[in-house]
Amino acid sequence: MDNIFQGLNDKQIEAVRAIEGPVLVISGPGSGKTRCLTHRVAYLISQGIRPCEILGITFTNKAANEIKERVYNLLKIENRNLKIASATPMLGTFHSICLRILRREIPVLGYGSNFTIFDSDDQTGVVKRVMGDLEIDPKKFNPRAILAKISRLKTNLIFPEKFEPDDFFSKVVARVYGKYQTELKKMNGLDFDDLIVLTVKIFKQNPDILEKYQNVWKYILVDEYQDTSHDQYQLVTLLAQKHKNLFVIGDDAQSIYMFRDADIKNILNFQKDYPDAKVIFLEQNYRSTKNILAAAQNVISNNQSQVPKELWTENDHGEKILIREALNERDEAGFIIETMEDLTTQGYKINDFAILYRTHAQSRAIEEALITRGFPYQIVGGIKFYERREIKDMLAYLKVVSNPSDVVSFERIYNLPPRGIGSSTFQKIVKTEETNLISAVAALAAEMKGSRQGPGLEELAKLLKDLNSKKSVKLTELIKYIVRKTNYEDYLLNTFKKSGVADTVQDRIENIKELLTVAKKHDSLKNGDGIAIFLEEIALLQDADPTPISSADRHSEKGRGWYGAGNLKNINNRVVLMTAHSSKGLEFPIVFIAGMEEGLFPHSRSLIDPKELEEERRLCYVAITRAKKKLHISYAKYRHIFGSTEANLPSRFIGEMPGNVLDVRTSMSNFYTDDDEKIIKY
DNA sequence: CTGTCGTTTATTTTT
DNA sequence: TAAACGACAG
Repeated sequence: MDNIFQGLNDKQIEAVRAIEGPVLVISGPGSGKTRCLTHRVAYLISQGIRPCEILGITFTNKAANEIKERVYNLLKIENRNLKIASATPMLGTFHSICLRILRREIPVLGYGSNFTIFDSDDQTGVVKRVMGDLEIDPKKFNPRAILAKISRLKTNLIFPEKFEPDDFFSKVVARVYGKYQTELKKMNGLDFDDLIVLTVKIFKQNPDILEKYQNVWKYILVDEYQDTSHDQYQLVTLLAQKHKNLFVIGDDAQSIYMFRDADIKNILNFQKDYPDAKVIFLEQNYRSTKNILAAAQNVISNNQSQVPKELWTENDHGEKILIREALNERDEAGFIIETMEDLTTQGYKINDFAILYRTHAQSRAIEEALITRGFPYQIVGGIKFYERREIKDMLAYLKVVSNPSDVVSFERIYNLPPRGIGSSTFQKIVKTEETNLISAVAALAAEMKGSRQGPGLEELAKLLKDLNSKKSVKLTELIKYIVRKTNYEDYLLNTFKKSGVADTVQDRIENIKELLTVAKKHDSLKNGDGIAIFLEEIALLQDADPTPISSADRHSEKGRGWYGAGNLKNINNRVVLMTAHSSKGLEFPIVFIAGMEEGLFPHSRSLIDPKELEEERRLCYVAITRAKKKLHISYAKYRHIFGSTEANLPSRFIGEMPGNVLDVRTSMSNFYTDDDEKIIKY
């Protein structure tokens, strides 16, 4: 028992012990938020609450896994006899928890329990097809914009029948939205939003079902509450309604996903929702030096709307923050690497460094410099493993096998590799499917019987039939079979041999091997269960990572490759590069923030709207507070952007840091080249 | 149906 | 800059 409170400060202990009733914890960066959460779960269990009565909700799988692991560690210390397997708390993401509920309850909405999850590419595919059917010109109305609006409506629980469009664009959206939703349902597919929204819908329409879950989860914890959207807020509210043992933790100052519909009001209004809520502030920072913390506070104090709080730390003042003006992005990269080399001789290790930037595009110049200098690095984020073409191709085949109604996946594979089937034939198949209410695969078979067809169609039908009959073989065998039967490697060779710019064919084959490694876990499952579970896992695990490759490895290959979204556990002896967004929740001894320019950070698109500007400032706050020991901020006077060179002023955020933590150096390093000289003369 | 060529358009993104 | 998409000729 004593162990549970060991190493916690008074406020943290208060938060851990407040078992009954609603609790709001505002936790500043580096104030031990995860610690607080995990100790609370352990404490609940030590007080005799059954683990299965506890529901912990996070936003990322990473966070969920970390909490899980740490809770188990604590519990082992607390109670060696606890049989964890027999009773574990439910810890997961919003999406994974809803998925579980839906697998059981979704039939009340008329969907089948074996629904598949559509990722954003799939969604765009559906929207485009719907727009085609409705004869809406995709040039006049950007499908992605329409999809974004649909997603926004869904998140706010505005269903197609309830949506009252007021302007011209909304009227178009309304038409697409309704049909989009019907199409999804016809394919027995749910998009990411549906996972949450439909769960809420079921709960609202079926009080008995809701009550069942209310009685299961009597103690609810929500992490990163400032990032919840309206539907997530509704879900939490409904579940907590009966027992009101709701513990939410977050930091309004770190809300950076407003653009994705996170609603900061959820955390700001918590006390209005629950007037008897206990409110606890975690203001002691254990992470950063006084200088770093002061800079962060000064920047964020320029925001109008925020919960007032006073962060403090017992840590040293540390060194002053270094601000560096570079000539251009190459010079900036040179400065970063020069500094890192310098710090390495002072005993810092390569994995002590993180380079943060506002946009992915900025990684390029830095990567090039890192490669030249032989610095191993890893980019976190970017294109995700499961969004890669070759992976999506394989998954599309599996999806068609698993759900023959999945027209979107069928669309991807019907002519892949090219087998002489064109879009008109595809359209015909879809028509047959729609009029006869049969699956795409069945429609294909019907199409065959019709008029004389090319050999391609027959080949495809045979392939799908083959695959279907192999449903119950080991998953890895099935994938290998697909690769073999489609001559996929030849296809890759034919398609990519000339473009040296994209991933090499070898890379892509490696990626498929990586996929096989992941699939292997499910080999033991029988009767095609492996496919469904595998696809589900992938749908909810968008950030999975192939084996990281160092820049040294990469150096030997030509062209730009792509280096996997990050599983930070795998990072050793690498500098990590990532966007400020991806850095949330992480910490590093040395942090570089590159591209601190007006128009880039804050981003030009945010300058018109004060709300968006405040979000940029919070993002800057997040970036600054990642640093433990040293922070380096740089900006470039000139930057190549979309092909042309632009001159930018230093970011206003730099001006918002007080003079006493700054140490500005403006001398140019010796990294600029002839090209740069030309720019100087300009 | 397929490949090529010009046009267009560029944030951030836990799932 | 470069990648993604649509138009069009073969």
